[in-house]
Amino acid sequence: MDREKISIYRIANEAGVSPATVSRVLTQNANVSEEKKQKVESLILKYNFSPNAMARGLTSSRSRIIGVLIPDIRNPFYAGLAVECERAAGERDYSLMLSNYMNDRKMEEQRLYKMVGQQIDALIIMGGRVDEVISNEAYKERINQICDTMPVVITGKLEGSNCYQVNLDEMGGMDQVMKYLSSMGHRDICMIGGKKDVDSTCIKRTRFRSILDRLGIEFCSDYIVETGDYSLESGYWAMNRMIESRKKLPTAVIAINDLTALGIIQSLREHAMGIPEDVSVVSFDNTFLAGTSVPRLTSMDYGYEQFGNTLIETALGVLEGREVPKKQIIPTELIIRDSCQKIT
Amino acid sequence: MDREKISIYRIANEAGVSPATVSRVLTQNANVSEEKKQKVESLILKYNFSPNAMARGLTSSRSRIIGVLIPDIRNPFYAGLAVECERAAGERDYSLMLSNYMNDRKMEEQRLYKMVGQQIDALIIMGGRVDEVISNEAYKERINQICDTMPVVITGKLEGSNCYQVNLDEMGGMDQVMKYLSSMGHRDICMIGGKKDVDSTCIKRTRFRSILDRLGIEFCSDYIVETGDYSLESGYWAMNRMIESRKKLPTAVIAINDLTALGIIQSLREHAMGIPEDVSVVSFDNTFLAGTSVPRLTSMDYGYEQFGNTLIETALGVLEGREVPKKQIIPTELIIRDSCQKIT
DNA sequence: GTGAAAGCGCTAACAG
DNA sequence: CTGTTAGCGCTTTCAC
Repeated sequence: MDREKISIYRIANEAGVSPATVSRVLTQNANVSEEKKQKVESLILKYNFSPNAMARGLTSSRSRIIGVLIPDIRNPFYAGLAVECERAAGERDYSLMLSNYMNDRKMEEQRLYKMVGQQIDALIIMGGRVDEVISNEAYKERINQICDTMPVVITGKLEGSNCYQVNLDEMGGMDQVMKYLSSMGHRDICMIGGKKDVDSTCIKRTRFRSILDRLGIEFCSDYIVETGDYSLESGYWAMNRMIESRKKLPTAVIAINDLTALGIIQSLREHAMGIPEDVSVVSFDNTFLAGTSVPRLTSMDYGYEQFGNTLIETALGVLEGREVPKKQIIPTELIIRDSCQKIT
Repeated sequence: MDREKISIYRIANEAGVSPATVSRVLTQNANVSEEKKQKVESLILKYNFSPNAMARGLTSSRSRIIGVLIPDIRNPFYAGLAVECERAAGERDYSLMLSNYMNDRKMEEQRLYKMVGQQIDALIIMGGRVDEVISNEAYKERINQICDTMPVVITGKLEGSNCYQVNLDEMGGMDQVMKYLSSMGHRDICMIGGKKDVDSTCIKRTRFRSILDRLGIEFCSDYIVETGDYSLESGYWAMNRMIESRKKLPTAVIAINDLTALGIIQSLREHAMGIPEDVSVVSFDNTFLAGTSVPRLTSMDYGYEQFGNTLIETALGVLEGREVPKKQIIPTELIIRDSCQKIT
């Protein structure tokens, strides 16, 4: 555990050159005679030497690492998105440092500062506090301080902050869902899942109501079911409650995400209801789950590749001083599978 | 992007104390008078100062970060395990730095060195090259060099390396599966999925064959289907091929993991076969998918909490100089759900 | 081209 | 208790 650490000094010594020269061949941004270069490189290979990133970072060069703060990596939505970011970053020779905060506020901030201290070059924050309907002022202040130091890209809003936003087109998505559903004759539509102070959810719900309005369907508060989270279980229990309490079930259910949809389907099935014969189900996210469930889920796709690219491009764009729009929108597309049916 | 950086010097200056004193209140491992402490802390709060981890790491103190190398975070097995590690680490005030290498050899090593350079305190490597049947000598050498620097814990083997191993009880798991299946009268059992040079897969297969032997069932090479990976698609295509080519289908299928099992089920269903009426399916990993598929999957659980704990405990144990076993085994438990049936 | 030397921000002796 | 003083390993002027 404590063999003599090798440093550029050791290498320099053995190669009979100065540490500066070793540094030069390492960074490749200065000319070194071919002869010395060879010698140094062979030593580097021999010891499998990799320069201490801490020391490097200290001299305030770049770490070529982008930090990504993720609410819950077990959610296929985030896992998939993280992988797309990884790919996009890799193409530009950047690595990602993933940090999971388990949807916990305290942990979120703790991880955030840990990463910031780690000398990441840019920060991407997914979900969480940057996606709250009412932005916390003190939190915003703290984030803005970080914005002074490095590019911060968020998938939510955070009113009045200096972050760059890359948002999903929630409204457009809801429009497509409702258009699809109503084209099939559904008028008794309900929305299940989510937390009311999450901005993306709030937008969906508001849009949902206004479309209902436009369609001349009277809004009934039972149409929107707040579950407080985005899990499979929450969908399951919400649907159970609905079946057990309501006289008339909706003909279509919009799930806040695939996970919740799976729970809804499970509940429906246990109550001997057919999907889509008795109830149609649509959801958001189009994770791999949507294609593998029974029936396969009609779900809203987000163009993850573009999403990942945009997130990374934005971060690096700001970093490199390019002009980058403060807010960008990722389009959505409804992927139609087998979970919806025309009203007969 | 470049407001004057605050450092302990700035804080020290404004507080009228020395940088060392600021450092002392930061690290909390020396006594400071209440008065100065107050002053410093208020400044820290005011500037929302967080010490530069690079500089800290340079002084060779600990970063309290454990690096985790993951093959594919989209696989719920790894996502779940990562979260358990995160929890275990959090309890000891450590953070995780997750790095995904997309099952790519080159990326795996690149990420590895990136993390090592990042001054992580310990390294956990999941799957990948440390889980190859035939360990690559050069790779082993390089890993051993890292072992000299920090604790390295792996979930595979890597013959002759100085890594600490935490392995799943593959053999015990296979025993349970086969005992269960044969107790239900199955004798025509097939194993689908995986890659032959992955050690954990190899162990399962070998055990499978030897149990077949013991049960007096003649081994036929069709009983083991190599797909080369662990994806849903691979299970789907393998089952398709089997159905379309074989006269007699096995009565039971063992899938290498839940994902592959889902693919198998999908194929079976498309061919109008009932599960478990026509074919029983068992799998390994018991991810959340097992509980939500239709039918719900009987799957091998690994005690993820214990797995995560052991991984972290081992890393920190070595780090703190405690005596730690070189190799530990995580027990398995078959979770029985609805995907298997007695032979009638 | 190349070496010497000055930091980067922090911690850890070492004196007081 | 607290300030002073060395570094940690690397990059980067600045001379030569």
